[in-house]
Parts: sequence; structure tokens; C-alpha cells
Amino acid sequence: MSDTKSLVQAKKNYHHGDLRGQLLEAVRELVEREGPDGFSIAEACRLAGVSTAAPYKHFTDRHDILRSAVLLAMERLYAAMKIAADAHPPGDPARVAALGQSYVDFAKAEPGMFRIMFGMTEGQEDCPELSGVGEACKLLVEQVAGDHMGVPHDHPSAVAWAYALWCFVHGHSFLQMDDKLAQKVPPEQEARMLRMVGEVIPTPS
Amino acid sequence: MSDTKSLVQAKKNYHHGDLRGQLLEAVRELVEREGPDGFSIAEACRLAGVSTAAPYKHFTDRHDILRSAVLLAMERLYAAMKIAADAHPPGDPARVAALGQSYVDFAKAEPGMFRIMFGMTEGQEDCPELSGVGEACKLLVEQVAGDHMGVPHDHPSAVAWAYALWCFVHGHSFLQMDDKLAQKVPPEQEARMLRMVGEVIPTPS
DNA sequence: TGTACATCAGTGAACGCGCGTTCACTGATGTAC
DNA sequence: TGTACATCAGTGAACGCGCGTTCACTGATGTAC
Repeated sequence: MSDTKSLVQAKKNYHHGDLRGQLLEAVRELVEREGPDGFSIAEACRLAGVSTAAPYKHFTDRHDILRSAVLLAMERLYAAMKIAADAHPPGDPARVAALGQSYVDFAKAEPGMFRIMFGMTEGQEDCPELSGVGEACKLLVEQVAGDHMGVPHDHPSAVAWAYALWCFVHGHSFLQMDDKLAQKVPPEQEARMLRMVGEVIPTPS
Repeated sequence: MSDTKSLVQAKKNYHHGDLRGQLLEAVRELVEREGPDGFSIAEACRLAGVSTAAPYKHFTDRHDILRSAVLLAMERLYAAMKIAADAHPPGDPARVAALGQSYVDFAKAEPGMFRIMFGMTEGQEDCPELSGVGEACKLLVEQVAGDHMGVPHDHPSAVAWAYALWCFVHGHSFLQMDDKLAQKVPPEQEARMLRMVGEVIPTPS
């Protein structure tokens, strides 16, 4: 048994079980291990234990693979945010904090994918599925913000505050990944910061 | 006159005036035009109008070039932040807003370099000069925060609030560059948001 | 149940490409006399 | 002022490499009879 098989654990014989899914998983693994630039089709194939021609049975080209991997990651992020939001009743300040924490946790768990999701310029601009999940995330934050402020989710104040929240949490996520300019923030301080954010109740104007 | 020359405007004959500087400028140009990944030594040489071997008289390798370009960009960022901070008296809420605005403006003016500065994982970890400028930026924000709150720059509350400020502005910068998840924020709203941040005066604990 | 066949997910060899880096070289410049 | 020479920033050709993509192929699987 080669170590390639042990890593991805499949490939019974000729026909793969789910090569598409396994390739996307290989991409994720590579991006996390080697960094956002450390991904190539060849490497992913090696990881999945197939020839370099195999992916073209499931994807049109390199962009398609990366886009699909990003879409999956976005769905993971949305799922995490949803779970966090659902764990607290509307209006509970802890709900805002939990939502933010889920975002930060995702960035810490998958820094490579997170960077690609928000730092890519390559060729994933016009992808309706991607913008769909993006919109869903945005809506979720706006709903939590609206509940928090006691206004509908599409109230301008809720939208504005949701955006400000997002900025804050997004920036914190990036700075923690980089640790180039910023100090590492210990978990307690991070939690306290997010709790404070949840306690701010802007007055709707 | 080739368009290469017209772009970078130099190379009198054999000896270049300042090839080092011109290569770094070419990198900046390429990164802004083609995106963070669209940089190669070969392309930069083409832009500067020299052979692909020339850079090795000034840099040790690819990493060295990129690191030098990032360092220059960091110094531009610091200079912009310093000017913004110096334009207002200590304690003036407008000073905080101006500092934030300078940061956002830089990200908008040089999105490619900004992404590389804060998104690179390649090989610029152990660069004392880089961390030096990074520290200087951080100190500047902490000083502005301390002045704003009426405490010394190294007071824990100033440090914490400076970090929070940075998160917010950094996140906003990234979200505006991406415009994947977030709407484009019009300049007036951006200015209002930064002004509001400047009006928050956290009580030091 | 057994055979014939269509399907299509895989192979593996090959391609052209642009890259980073090296090498021996060349020729412009500044300095010593 | 003029000549000889050391310096060193440039050249241009070459290299090996890994990449993305293609191609004709092969063989496992499911279905029809």
C-alpha cells in the first residue's frame, strides 16, 4: 500500500469511487499544507493516486477545479456560521459573538482556503453559485444584526452594522493568519473582544 | 522607441541607471496589472528592458525580489499613515478617521501589493527589515489610540483598542478589494463609518 | 443465468510552454599614472 | 590631456523542470436480450 493511498484512502482498482470529491479534497489538503500557491493539478493527482489526465473527465480546466474547491469551502463556512447563529436565540448578544467566532475559527482551521476564497483574482468572478453562497452568508449576518437591533434584516442600519461587524471579524481573521504586523491574540482576549462586539447595540437611525 | 522603454522610461545604452529600483517598480506594476500571481522575473525583465539574467546582479533570487518589493510597499504604507496621523492634533477624533482612511486608500490604490503584503506565505517570514516597518505601523496606531483615550501608547487598553481598530480597517480594505461577499461601499458611507470609529472613546480599564 | 455490447472513467505517453537560474562573455565607466 | 587597466553591470544562449492539456487507448460496469 503506497502512502498516497494511505493519505486519501481509496482507489480500489480501475474505477474510482468518487474521484471528483477526492480531487477537491486533495486540493484542500495541498492548499493547507503548501499554501495558496502550492496547488497544481499534477500534485492533486498524485495525492489522489490517478493520472494527470483523469481530472479532465470531471472538470473543464484548472480554473474549474479551483472554483469548485472554493465553492465547497464557502459552503463549509456558511454551514459553520448557520450552526453558530442557530445555537442562540435572536437578540442574545452571545449570538453575535458566536457568529463572529465561527468565522474566525474557520479562518484558523483552513487558512489556505480562506485566503484563496477572499484573495483570489484568477478566474472565479462570474460564478453564480459562488455569489449565491456569498449572498447567503451576507444575509445571515444581516439577519443576526437586525435581530440584535430589533429591526428587519434589510433595514439600512442593520445592513450597515452587519457590514461593520463583518469588517471587524474579517480583519481579525486575516491578521491572526498573517501574524506579520499583529501580535498573536490569545483565545481569552479574542473571546472577550467578540463578546464586546456582541454587547454593542447601535441605535438604528 | 519601444513601448517597453516608454513604460519604464530609461535604459540609455549598456549600463542602466538604477536597474534595482526599476525592477522593483516593474514588479509593482505587474502585480497591480495582472494580480498577485501575475508576477515572474521574466516578465519584470521584459518590462524593464533587460535580459532575464540581469536581476541576479542585484538580487539573490525570486524571493529576494519579492521581499524587497514588499518592503518598499510597506514603507509607502507607513509613510501614508504617518502623514495622515500628523495632519491632526493628538486626541482629535478626525485623527483616528484619517489614519484609517489612509490605510484603506492604500489598499485601494495598490490592491495587488496589499494582498501580497498581507497574504504571502512564501519566503518572507524572517525579514528583520519587514518586521521593523510592521512594528513601526503598529506603534503608530497604538500611539494614536493612546492619545485618543488619554493613556500612554503601551497601556493595555490602548494596545487592545489599536488592534481592534486595525482589524476593522483591515477587514474593510479586504472586503472592498474583493467585492465578492460585500457590496461596494460608497465613499460617503466609508467616510461616515471611519468617522464613527473615531468618535468611539473606549474607557480604559 | 449467461452472453454481447455500449458506456465512460480511467491510463500513460507525449506536447509545447514559460519559468528560474547558470554561465562564459562583453563593453561602458572610473581611476591611476 | 591621454592611455592602460580593473571593475562590474549588463548580455544572450542554454539548462532542466514542472506544469496544463491532449490523445488514442483500455478495461470495469450496467443493461438488454
